[in-house]
Amino acid sequence: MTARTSTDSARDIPEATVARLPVYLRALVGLAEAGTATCSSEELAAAAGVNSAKLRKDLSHLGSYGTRGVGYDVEYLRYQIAREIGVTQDWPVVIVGIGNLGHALANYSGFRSRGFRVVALLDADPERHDELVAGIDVRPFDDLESIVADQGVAIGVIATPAVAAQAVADRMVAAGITSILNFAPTVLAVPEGVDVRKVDLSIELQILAYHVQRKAGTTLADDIDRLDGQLDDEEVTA
Amino acid sequence: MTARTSTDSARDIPEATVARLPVYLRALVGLAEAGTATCSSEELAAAAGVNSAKLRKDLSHLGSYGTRGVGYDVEYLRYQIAREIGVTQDWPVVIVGIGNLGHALANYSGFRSRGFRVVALLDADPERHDELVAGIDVRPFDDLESIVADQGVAIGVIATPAVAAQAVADRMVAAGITSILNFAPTVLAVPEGVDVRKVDLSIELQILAYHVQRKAGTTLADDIDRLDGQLDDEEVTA
DNA sequence: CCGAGTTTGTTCTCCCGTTCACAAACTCCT
DNA sequence: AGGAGTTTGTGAACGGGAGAACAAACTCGG
Repeated sequence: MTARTSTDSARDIPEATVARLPVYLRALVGLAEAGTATCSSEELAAAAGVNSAKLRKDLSHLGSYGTRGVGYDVEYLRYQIAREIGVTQDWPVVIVGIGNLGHALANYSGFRSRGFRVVALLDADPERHDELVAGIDVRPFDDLESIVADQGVAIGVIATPAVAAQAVADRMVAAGITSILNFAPTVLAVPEGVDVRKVDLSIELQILAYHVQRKAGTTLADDIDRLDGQLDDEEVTA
Repeated sequence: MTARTSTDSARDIPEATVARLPVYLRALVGLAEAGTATCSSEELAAAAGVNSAKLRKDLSHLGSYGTRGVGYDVEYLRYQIAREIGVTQDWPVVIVGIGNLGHALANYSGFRSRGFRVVALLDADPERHDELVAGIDVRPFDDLESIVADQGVAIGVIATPAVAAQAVADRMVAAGITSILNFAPTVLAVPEGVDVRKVDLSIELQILAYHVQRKAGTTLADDIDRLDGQLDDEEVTA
């Protein structure tokens, strides 16, 4: 085992690996609940839906937590990954925009069980204030700064309509939030050092649609579209 | 301009490009609504939040739709991208699992305006049947096969709890659905040729948490965790 | 018509991530 | 103790995508 100082734990883990660590963590929790004490890279990889070589290389970035000829101790590895991600204790999170999606997010039990605690629900609309959602009452958006400061919030979730998203992000950043999960269908501009992850439902569907179209081959509708396209083309370039 | 036959339009567009086309499409819609008739790759790239060289390379995979020295015609390019993705006409979509998230998805207006039409909401729980959500009544999950067959549905959305997701996916595939958008926190096993895209809220937050932890540097809590880790380590490997 | 300015499409190079393949290290059985 | 069987961790080859840089192609003013 390599001794780890407080500095070398900060060495760079590839972004692609970081994105998969939560998947491994969830697979390990599943194995632990099923009563499995030990697992091979092959088993864990199958549970996580990835290649076993990739899994081993990913884990090797964290350290040498397996035993050759044996495999990985499920509980031990689970803890090490949780520690590396930083979800051994809960992160406070604020959700802004309590529409349909905001409701769903507030009620999502997976947050609490996976390292996050929703400390506040905010909405600009006074109609929604003091409404109780998932046991938390909705407060004015203007309370953002005080909540962030009091609770040490670093992560914010934007579930507002697209037009409001940039303004919300600006206020979040000014209040001290450094990481944003954005559900609004907009590209957010944020200063250097602020992380934004975007979840866009329509885009996911559109990517699927492209592949459906590809798999289906050329359909009649496509042919008509293509003809239209060529006509347009001529009009424009002629 | 290269002439396009019906076969060469099926040539391979890199996956990374496919994932960005919907972003460009949305940016173009925004520009069109703002009354812009023409835009340069630099302007469009800024609106989409990407590098202009990357944008030009992406668009070059579709064909030569710009004019050197001028830029791109907004409406024309918008149509070409929509056609390439396949969202010039609406795709029928079924949503399974009408809990909090299912409600939010059913009510999401962005689907309709971006090439998708929710044709059915399904839930296994009889308590929910005939409830009206977003103007569509919730039907039994067992109606899946007939709906898929009647409406020619190729895309399914899974918004059920994790335990039900695999069974739902299996039924979807058997019914003829070839593309699945999965919101349940599970790895789905599907046959070759079926596309699955996964949206996992906890995982997105955990990725953010990792970066917050990195940015914050080593905290006291981390040190305690690390000590714990080393103790565990000794226990296990001793 | 011609030259200066602008913008696209493409080539080239570099880097990150994936996968293969194997040595190192461990267990178990004889 | 020793050899056969397993499984991890990693070096090396490979493929794809990102970005820089430039030639080709267009506009516009004189």
